[in-house]
Amino acid sequence: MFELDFRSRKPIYEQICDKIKELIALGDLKTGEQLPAVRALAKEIGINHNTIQKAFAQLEREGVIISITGKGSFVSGDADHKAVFRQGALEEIARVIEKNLIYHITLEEVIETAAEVYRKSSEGQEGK
Amino acid sequence: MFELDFRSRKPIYEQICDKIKELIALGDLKTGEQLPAVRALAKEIGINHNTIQKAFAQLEREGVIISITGKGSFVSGDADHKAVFRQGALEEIARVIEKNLIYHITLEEVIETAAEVYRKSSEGQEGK
DNA sequence: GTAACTGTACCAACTGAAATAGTACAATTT
DNA sequence: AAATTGTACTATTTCAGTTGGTACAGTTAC
Repeated sequence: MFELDFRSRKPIYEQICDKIKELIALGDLKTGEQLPAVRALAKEIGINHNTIQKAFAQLEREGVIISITGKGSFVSGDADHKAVFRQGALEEIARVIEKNLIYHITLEEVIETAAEVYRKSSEGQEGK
Repeated sequence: MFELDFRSRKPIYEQICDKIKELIALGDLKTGEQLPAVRALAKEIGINHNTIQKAFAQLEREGVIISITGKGSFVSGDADHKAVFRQGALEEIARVIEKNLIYHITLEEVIETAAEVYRKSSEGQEGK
């Protein structure tokens, strides 16, 4: 269920947050669906349960999941997750472009770069 | 000369690397020009000289500057820094777009996002 | 030549965030 | 009742980043 990079600068608990959001965005985790138990997931990944707990607490703060003592953790249902994640993705892209404006890249170059990404992406998925 | 974020997740020495590259990209530091001395810059910013040293060592590894014991550190002259930095900027943008493809954003959305960034940017510089 | 400046190289110590380990408790399910 | 759930708390470890201090080699200026 998870592939983590233990050497990354990004903390494990944040990587877990990202992965969960990813699964939701992909539809692999649907609204209301139950997530793996804290301890079970920790054992599966091979990390401490406190780290999972930290990730889940974060996700709950963000409104992505809802955790109930004794029952479990579930994908929150009060928001269109996909739309929110898409918005967040676009905002991240905007931030990176903005940060790199100092290098005087043009809008045309950015568009060409983006188009190239999509070109390569569709190549890798032909016939899918 | 520098504005650093001491609360950032990004280490200070990396922020310094970025700033130096930025100054070169902006033309404020030209090829062959001498950089501030390690200790002087450390004192000015208010950090330890070892941190500056770490940043300069990194920049030399990247070929951005050349340091000579006894003389000082200078902007390297064997490359077109601006072109290199622009290329790096575009690559970073490409990476972020690629990473966010999982959220099924479209090329049109990315282009619109980029255009918006440039629109806001030019607004803030009218008459410049 | 020597004093003052350069970059460089150590090393010991501190700091803070992240992660671990272990235990405990409350709520729910079976 | 037993097992499972999320949650809480403390102590400990780990590691990168940073600091502080010292030392040395090469260059510049007097």
